[in-house]
Amino acid sequence: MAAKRSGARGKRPQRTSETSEWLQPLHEPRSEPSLSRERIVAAAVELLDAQGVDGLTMRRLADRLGSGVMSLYWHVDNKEDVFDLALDSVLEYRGPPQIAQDWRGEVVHMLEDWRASMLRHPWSTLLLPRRALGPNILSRLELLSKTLSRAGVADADVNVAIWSLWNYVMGATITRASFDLSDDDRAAAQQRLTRLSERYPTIERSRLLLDNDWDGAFRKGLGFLLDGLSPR
Amino acid sequence: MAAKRSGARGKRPQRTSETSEWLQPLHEPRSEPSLSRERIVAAAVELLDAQGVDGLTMRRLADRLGSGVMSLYWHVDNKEDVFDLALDSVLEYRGPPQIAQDWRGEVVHMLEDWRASMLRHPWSTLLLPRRALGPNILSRLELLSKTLSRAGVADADVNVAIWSLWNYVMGATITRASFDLSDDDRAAAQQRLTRLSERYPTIERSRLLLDNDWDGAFRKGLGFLLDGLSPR
DNA sequence: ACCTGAACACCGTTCAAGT
DNA sequence: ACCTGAACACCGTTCAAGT
Repeated sequence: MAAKRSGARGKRPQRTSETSEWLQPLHEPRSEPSLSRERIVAAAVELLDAQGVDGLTMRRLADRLGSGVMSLYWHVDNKEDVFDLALDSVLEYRGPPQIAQDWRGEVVHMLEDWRASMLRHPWSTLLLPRRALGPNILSRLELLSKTLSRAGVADADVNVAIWSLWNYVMGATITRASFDLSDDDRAAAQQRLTRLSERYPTIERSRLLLDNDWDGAFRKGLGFLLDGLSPR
Repeated sequence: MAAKRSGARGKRPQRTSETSEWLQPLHEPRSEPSLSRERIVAAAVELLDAQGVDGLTMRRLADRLGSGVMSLYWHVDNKEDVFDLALDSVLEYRGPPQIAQDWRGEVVHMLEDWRASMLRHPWSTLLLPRRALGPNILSRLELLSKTLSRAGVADADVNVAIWSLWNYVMGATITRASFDLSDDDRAAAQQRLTRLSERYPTIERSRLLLDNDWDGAFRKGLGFLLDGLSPR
């Protein structure tokens, strides 16, 4: 997850992605929505949900919006930009469910929600390693940071704590999504490992690749990490 | 990391990637190496090192090997196959440095080597979420599994332990690689976050995105995790 | 058994132009 | 300010054919 090609958009419309949500054009509500950054991103997410990462094409995206391909480029820098926006748009956080939780419960909720948001859109786990940090991701990091500080984690340790949690959650989410095989693939994977069992006896015996309790494993490992990170 | 499109190769040469390393054609050492699976993979890794993921093209790969594009397809199923093979080829493990370490030292060595191997070829971190589990990855998992068992981790807990470690290491490696910005990008990222400091005061103040001690943070977080996973 | 070129059905993006 | 079509320089892969 990176700040590659950071915020400054190169081209015409100087409304950056950070401000566009606030400054709606209140004048002249055009009858037909026409093209807009928001519509493009929404259509991109739909397309990604339906067809996966390789299914997103500028031409297909334009088709879905009923516009010419090149019209998109007025609102968006290029395809990379579309990916950045689609990824971040899927990561909005609505906040913890109720007031007054212990900090640990809050953190667990935030991270489980993070994982769940991405698993709802499996393509997001493929995009993550290449994309910039959008406002929604930064907000989540900000909130996490605040929660840990308030919990009493020393300033010097907060960054290590955040990155440890981030690493764990992202690794778990990416792995989970890529193991979400169709039944066919699942069977093939098992068969393959059995065929190779002389070479990999231990993981074959433990059925490592067939272990299904992803949610439980996620929670357990997260628990270990939080034990280590907790202020003494 | 997935077993998507698992082992069984669809096409002609029935030497699968699992056996090809052992059965070398000892007869008739052809003068000019001609094309081979191994040469193709080696060239692919070179190309990926030089040009990144988007730089790998079947046409460019053929050029580099001095062959026609379609010749590659005799040895390789398709581009996906090339990616699978390139990723796994970079993940060979030579084993721990000396005999007689404690199990924890062994595990730390294995996981730091894993991370280092991938960071030597940053494109591998982009490939990881989409690719199948090759023999080298499976060997590493096998060894890790054996080490943990020998250390006394209960059978019922080994899988959770492995996946927790895997998740952490993969998340850390992917994140590390994608934050390995050029100096320009780094400056731009800092500037951007400062510009937005009203919105993200906590992570701006802690300089989360500029924290440079990746290796230290990795080791620290790994320590926490191992504390949690250690047999009581 | 291994290699090849032509051809097909796509891509993302530049550019010059329209309104 | 916003949208467009034609054109360019690419892609991966099928196929029918060569040796």
